Amino acid sequence: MTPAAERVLEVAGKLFYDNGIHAVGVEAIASEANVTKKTLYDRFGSKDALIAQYLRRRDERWREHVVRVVEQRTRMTPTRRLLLVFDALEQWMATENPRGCAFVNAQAELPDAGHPGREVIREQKQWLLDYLRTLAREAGIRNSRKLATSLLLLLEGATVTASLGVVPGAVGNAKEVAKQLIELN
Amino acid sequence: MTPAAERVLEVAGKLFYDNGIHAVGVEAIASEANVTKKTLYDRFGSKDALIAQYLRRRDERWREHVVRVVEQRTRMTPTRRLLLVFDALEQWMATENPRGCAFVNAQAELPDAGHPGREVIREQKQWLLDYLRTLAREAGIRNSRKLATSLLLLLEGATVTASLGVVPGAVGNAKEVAKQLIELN
DNA sequence: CCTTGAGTATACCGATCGGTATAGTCACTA
DNA sequence: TAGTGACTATACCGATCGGTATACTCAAGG
Repeated sequence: MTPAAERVLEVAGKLFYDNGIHAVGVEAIASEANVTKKTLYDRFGSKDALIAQYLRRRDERWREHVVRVVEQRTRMTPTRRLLLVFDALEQWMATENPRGCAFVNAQAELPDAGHPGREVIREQKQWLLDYLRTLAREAGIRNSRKLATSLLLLLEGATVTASLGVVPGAVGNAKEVAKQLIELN
Repeated sequence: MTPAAERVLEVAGKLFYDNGIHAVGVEAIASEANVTKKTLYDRFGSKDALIAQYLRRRDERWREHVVRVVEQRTRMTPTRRLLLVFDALEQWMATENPRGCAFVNAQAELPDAGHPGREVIREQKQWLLDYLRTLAREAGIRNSRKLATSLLLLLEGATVTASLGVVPGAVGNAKEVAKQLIELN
């Protein structure tokens, strides 16, 4: 990844997330990144490929964030570490995600199932589901598959409602519900 | 609402939802509705106003659908009627909502808080939250506010994950969790 | 030394964007 | 019968869209 490409990807990440994908032209991205359009196309090939890269990069940062928050507290009980995912989301929402899940937003703008970005979206959600299940298993949950799914529903629901401003303490609320679900097990 | 305007709104509803708002031009809408661009602008004034109307119309249909499903079974216990909202969503997803919540998708494309469509989005979510709370009260839930919020999280989470294809039986799963939450009360 | 890759600057392409202007048709109604 | 509102047809506007072409500079490396 060349320095110019790095700048392009960083700028694209900000503009795409803040304004929506279709609303941002490649001209604006190149200009903001102090790069010519030619360089942008030499590095990324097309806007669609750039979109996919944007999503991939964001997914990487999200995974690192979650894993960092959870893996940091190894002395906690596995059950509490499972709930840490909600704390990770709360931090993420405040700093990087005020406009909701970038992948859900991208899905709204990419109806074509063949778009290169769609695979990244699928992978992002699948990873989170798998991660939740792993944590659930470590916490001794009997039906880890079902609980992980339920937690995913809560996380996604909290993200949406929080970004819409309907439910102020959405993530905290979701965490409480999650705690109850785990105690039921 | 003139016949031409009606056609425009119907076509806009389909194209906006299926393809995303920014991806659809007024030219395409007018053409598909067998209407000239002039007529479209005479009736709606601007694309932004048309977007707001599209959302308003869809909100109306959604509310009618939910109320119809719930209000139909007056002989059910209030608790079971509360859970009927999940059945209403499941039907809605299968027939009208395969690409997820139109309002969440619109929010992704309308970052400007002053856009006329944004108010419609807020109203749609607020209505559902209020409706859930009313049903919860009728079901004798002690903290109806909190339960309604939790149910909203589950509904929104189920909508998102179902449309993304990550969790096949998302709405059914959400309903099960909802049932558990109600029983805890 | 000379090639290669990364970069700049600029101009261009056809297509489409949201929106407007002009002129005319038709049916209903005061 | 004269006017009004809904509509069609068509042409146009400046701006922007994603993407390409040409010509050039410059630093690094075999």
